[in-house]
Amino acid sequence: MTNVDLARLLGRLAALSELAEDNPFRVRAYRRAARTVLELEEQIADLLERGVDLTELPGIGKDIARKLATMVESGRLPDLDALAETVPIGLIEVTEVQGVGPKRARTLWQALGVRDLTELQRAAERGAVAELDGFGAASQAKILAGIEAHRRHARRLRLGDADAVVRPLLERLRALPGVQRAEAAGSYRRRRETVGDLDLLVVAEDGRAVGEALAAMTGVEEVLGSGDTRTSVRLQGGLQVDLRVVPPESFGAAWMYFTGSKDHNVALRQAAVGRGWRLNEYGLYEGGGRRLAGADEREVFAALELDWIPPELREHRGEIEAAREHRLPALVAVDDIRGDLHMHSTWSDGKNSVREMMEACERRGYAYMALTDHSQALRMTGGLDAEKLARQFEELDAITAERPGITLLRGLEVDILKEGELDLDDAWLARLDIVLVSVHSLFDLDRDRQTERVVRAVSHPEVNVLAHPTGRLLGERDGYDLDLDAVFDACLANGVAVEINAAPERLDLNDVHVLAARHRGLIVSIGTDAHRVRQLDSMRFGVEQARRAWLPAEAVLNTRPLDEVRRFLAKGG
DNA sequence: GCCGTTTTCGGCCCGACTGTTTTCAGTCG
Repeated sequence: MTNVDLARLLGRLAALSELAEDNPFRVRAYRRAARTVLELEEQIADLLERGVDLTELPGIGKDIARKLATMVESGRLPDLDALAETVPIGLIEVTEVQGVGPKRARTLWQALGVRDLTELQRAAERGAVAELDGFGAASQAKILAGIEAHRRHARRLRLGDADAVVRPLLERLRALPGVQRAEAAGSYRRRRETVGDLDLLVVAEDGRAVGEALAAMTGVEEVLGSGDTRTSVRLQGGLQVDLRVVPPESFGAAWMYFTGSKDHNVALRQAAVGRGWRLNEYGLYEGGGRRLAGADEREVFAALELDWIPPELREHRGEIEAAREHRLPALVAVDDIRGDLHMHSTWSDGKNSVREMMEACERRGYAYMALTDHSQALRMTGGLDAEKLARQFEELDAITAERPGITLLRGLEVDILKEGELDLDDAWLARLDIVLVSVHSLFDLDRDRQTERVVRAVSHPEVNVLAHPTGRLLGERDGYDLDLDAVFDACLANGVAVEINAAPERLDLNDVHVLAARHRGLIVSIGTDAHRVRQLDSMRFGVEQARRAWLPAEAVLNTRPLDEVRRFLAKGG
């Protein structure tokens, strides 16, 4: 069982326990443990094999450690199976409907016999829900709409897609009369790879007016609720937007509060409580009620004797301790990037010529770039064989002479073939300045064979970067089954960098994997995999994920000057 | 169920909105 599987089972145990009206603090403990497991760099199964004591992990005590061991051994969680005998497992999805929590789900089950989403829908459609105590016609209608929404919009939005929504929305809010400031918060501000809903924060006197203005904007499909300080709407396409309006003196505290993460906030509050203070979205207050800070984030952090924490780090992964001890890393920034090491041109499946790509990179202020078209195995992309590569080299000779402002590294994204062989002969590999390798076929090999295949590929002496190492496509396809630890070890042993593929549909490696790679001492290369000029701008998505993994600039290959990059590519360190 | 230079027992974050209620529980973030 992978950590994802283990976390899912613990989450279900939490949900069912809650429905069974178990001790709420136990429920919370299960949820916390699930989160710990999900965010762990190493697999629980591996830790157990090495004899590591799981109770060392935050939120995991003797009981949950035992449950984890059982799950790894047997693939089952007996407590969950036992609970499922008494509470229908389908009630979990009932609680996922907007406006239905554990209490109401339990009522629906006990009074109407509702056991899953479909039965809830039937009960609501025949009017039975409205008859229940504590429910009414409005609740019933809301539940029906909620079921519909749940079915349509269960998926989270990719960060790149969210950007396209957020920017114009913020501009329109800023243009409203009385709006002094409008910012995005939530997971969007923390730059998580996907966004479940959108939190916007506005400074204005008249909150109701701003909320009404939002509700009236084009693109708003439904108003979910509105009040003096809060308005929630659902946009066409399904994204839920929660708008909060605060006075200026509370802006910093509110921005922190609504940026989260939830666990980060809880830890911050506890830091305040430890001093006998109180922290909420309006400010930081002394026991007597005197306000200590609130208008500005830095002021609130400072009052708690903490350095300001970049939003990407606010995931309760040790950032508060680091901020207290002044050892937060100086995170890599887009401006640190000196070149893009993964892109395509019309020589394979790119849409722009080499010349256009070079001009575009020069405009972005890069000192160097790597042209990495596909190799021949990818027929549909027009991948290059040795003969075509020879012709490309001739063109590159001419073009590079024209553009002395930027250095073009001659590269190829070489396909990893069935048994880990490379899709280009050694003589030609040696002539390339940079060799990326990646998997584009046989995604379904079993874990051992897939791992062996990739390990063999990165062990070839001419290989420099493992591109999109897991092959996942966000919201579409899981990565191939791979023992990443073994792959990382092989990369480290062979002087190979691992890529953060910055294409917003990939973001591969993800933040957690990068953290693991970095702790091993691996070098990370952030590449856009651009197939057209515009996609070169995806670099920032890759940088953001690197920041979420605590990376400083020096951990990223393409922040280095060209001579150092060349030395790395020559495997000289 | 977890956790502890405040504690090994007794805590565990907190405010807004909704719909139903006629004073508040449930839900959400």
